[in-house]
Amino acid sequence: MNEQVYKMNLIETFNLVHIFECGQCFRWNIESDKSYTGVFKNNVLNVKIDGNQIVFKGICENDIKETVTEYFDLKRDYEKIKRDLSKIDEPLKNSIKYGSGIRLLNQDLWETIISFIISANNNIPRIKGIIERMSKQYGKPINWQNKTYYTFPEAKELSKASVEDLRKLGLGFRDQRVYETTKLILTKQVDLNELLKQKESKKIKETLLTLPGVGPKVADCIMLFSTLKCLDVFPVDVWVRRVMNELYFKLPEETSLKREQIEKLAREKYGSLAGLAQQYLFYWKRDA
DNA sequence: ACTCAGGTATTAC
DNA sequence: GTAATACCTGAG
Repeated sequence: MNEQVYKMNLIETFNLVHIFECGQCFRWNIESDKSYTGVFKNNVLNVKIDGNQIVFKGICENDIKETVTEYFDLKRDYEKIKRDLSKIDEPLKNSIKYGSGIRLLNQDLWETIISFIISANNNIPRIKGIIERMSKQYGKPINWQNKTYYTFPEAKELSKASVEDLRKLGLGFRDQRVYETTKLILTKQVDLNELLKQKESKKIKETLLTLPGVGPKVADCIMLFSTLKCLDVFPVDVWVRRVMNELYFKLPEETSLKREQIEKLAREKYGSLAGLAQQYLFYWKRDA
């Protein structure tokens, strides 16, 4: 496959650091020139800000313009979203200013499921390492600019790994969960294509929760960061718990509120855009 | 040696 | 139902 290039004018809501370091993805890495290179589907792409242009370059299975338009969620009006959310309150407004270039990627559903099962009680460097080793072992190679990259393995490819194989890759106690979930998806006991047709986020979540290793937080991340794009979910992790605690409950540090209380407040306050609000707050607080 | 990291599953009141 | 507890791993 040949290299393709696509350039577009830089827009306000597009910042590489904000997009790739906000915790939604694990396979994008910064280069010495501040550009980022990553693998998604059967594509290897480098994204670089060059003056007032965004330059997408790499090996792309289909038309690069269409591919990045979909993947980087370029058709959604983030300026309007930011305007609407900024009206809600001052802290949210500040967090939006801080993460002004965030966009939610449309990532492959299967890859997102496995990645976030691995993320449980884990840290980012280790999560990234595990996913790289998995891809190298079970994915397909793509060569570009004298380097070999590896696609994230499809369910069929990953199903070749035994629980023991997964443990060797460093999955730890998540090995069994990934193994079982892979089987359920491969045999279509959980049909991802059907799930993508489903409209109600409540039903989608119900189905995701049947997968081993998928609890409420991981389910929300999958719904927000994959092509499911349920913008109304509000993943509650340790950082968001902290931020909400401080901003709205004014309780002493590290007081544990129930997930339900936080979700309820988020629904009431942020409504159908709760997921975006979560990202701005998360990115703001975690960096602070 | 010991704590911690984008939680979940299991077991105990 | 709601509250503790165990759980791989490796970096600090």
